[in-house]
Amino acid sequence: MFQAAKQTKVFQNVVTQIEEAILDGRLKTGDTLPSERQLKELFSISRGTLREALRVLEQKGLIEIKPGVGGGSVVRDVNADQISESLGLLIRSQNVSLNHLAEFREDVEGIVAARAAARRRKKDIAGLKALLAKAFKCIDGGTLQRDAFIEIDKQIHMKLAQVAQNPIYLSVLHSIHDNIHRYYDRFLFMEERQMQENYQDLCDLVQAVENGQSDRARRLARSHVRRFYQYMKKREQSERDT
Amino acid sequence: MFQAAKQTKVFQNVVTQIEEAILDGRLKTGDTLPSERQLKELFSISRGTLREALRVLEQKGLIEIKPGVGGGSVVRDVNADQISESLGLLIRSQNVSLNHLAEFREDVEGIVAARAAARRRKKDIAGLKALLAKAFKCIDGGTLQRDAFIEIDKQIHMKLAQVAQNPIYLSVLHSIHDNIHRYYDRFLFMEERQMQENYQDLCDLVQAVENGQSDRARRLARSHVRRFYQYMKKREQSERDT
DNA sequence: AATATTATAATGGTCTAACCATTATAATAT
DNA sequence: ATATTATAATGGTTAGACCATTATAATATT
Repeated sequence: MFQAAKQTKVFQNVVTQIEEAILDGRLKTGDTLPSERQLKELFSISRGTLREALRVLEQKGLIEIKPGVGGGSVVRDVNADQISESLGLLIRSQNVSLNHLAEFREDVEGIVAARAAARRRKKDIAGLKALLAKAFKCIDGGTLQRDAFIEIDKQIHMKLAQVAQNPIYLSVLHSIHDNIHRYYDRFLFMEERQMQENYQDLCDLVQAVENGQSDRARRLARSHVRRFYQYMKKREQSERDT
Repeated sequence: MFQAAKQTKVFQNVVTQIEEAILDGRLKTGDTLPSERQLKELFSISRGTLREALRVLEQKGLIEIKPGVGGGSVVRDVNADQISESLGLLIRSQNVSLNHLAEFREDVEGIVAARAAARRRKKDIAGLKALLAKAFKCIDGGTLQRDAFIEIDKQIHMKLAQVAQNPIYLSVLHSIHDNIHRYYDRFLFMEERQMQENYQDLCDLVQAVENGQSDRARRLARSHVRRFYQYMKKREQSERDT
């Protein structure tokens, strides 16, 4: 019913004021705030207190602080970075496991694929097929190629989220991929045969999206993600056996 | 391939050191850090710089700072609050529409219900039914009752996420509910008849979960959420006509 | 003896004033 | 015309002081 009532702290009040100004659009992306020495006068506070407020806003991802002449606090475009960071902390603090993340990803990718199939337009399909072509070039061996393949795989998934036309999915998927990368480096092992399997998965998926087959797209996306995850688990297992 | 290379700033170095100590388990939840005057000696920095570091750690959700004797910086259990806040900022700043949020919620609640049905245990069902009983008491009219009903509705959904046994869903659902509240206050209008419909929805949903009927639970959850959303849209429409 | 009240001291919160480090721009030298 | 060097504005850091809050200990009251 009620919210926790706090906010007696001066720096917190400043944070709130600037945050509201940004979210209300009174401050736009790219705008530079007045210098610290001016701001401290405007708010009638000390510079130290002001700087605590600016640090908080920076950590929230709302501003970027640059030193030197022409520097200052610049209003940022809010993106998924902070969500990724928070999710990363949650994972590192062991309150979230790889299983949790993989399960969530499977669900989300399934939904995104289904929504994308329902909303695809011609130019979307063209973009997806261009990415498939790039993926095809990576299949024939080499570690560098493998990394490139994984990167393009990611881009295809992100593109699908874009086709689904819901910015929330774009951000959520971004955060998942940012964090699952940590495990890739440790556990993912992919031979040429597996890359071919994955490539075939993606072709089928894009085809289903092109045809507007939502349910089929969902199923394909889910099994594709699951396969990726199986590789990792196998790798994790064999590493443990060593 | 490469990461951005920064970290020349003193406060950032302190943030990293303390963050690593917490994530490595050298500092555990509930531990109290040394006082600011001690820490500034340990790091050989000024108190102002130290405080900037502590503010950042606080904003990351890693510590909580309490004033007074016996106060200080206490290591927190990392939870979903920061994800919720970041997602909230994203939603507010990118002008994510109610449509986007409602669509996302429908998908997520559907998944959560399905997973909950697959993993429910006896005590979970007991908890859900207790909440249903509380909801039943709110049905017969009055604005206060309506608010209470909405609150319990939320609790039931959160409980389902808990039953689904994946903390990520708990976080995401938390974020959605935190942020959809903004729209509730403006648009949601619920008469007694509608509360009864909603109550019936919830009963059916819990029944499906108890029976382990994943698909049915998914469908019911989705239509339940959709109905909520319809109320809001109707309300928005009539407000526009005025 | 039990309870209420009042000091005490430790902690975070804030302020002032100065100096250091970085960097775009303007002035100067080549 | 180009390279170099000063200039000045900005954030980064330091030092030391005082204020506000609060758990605990000391004291007074019943």
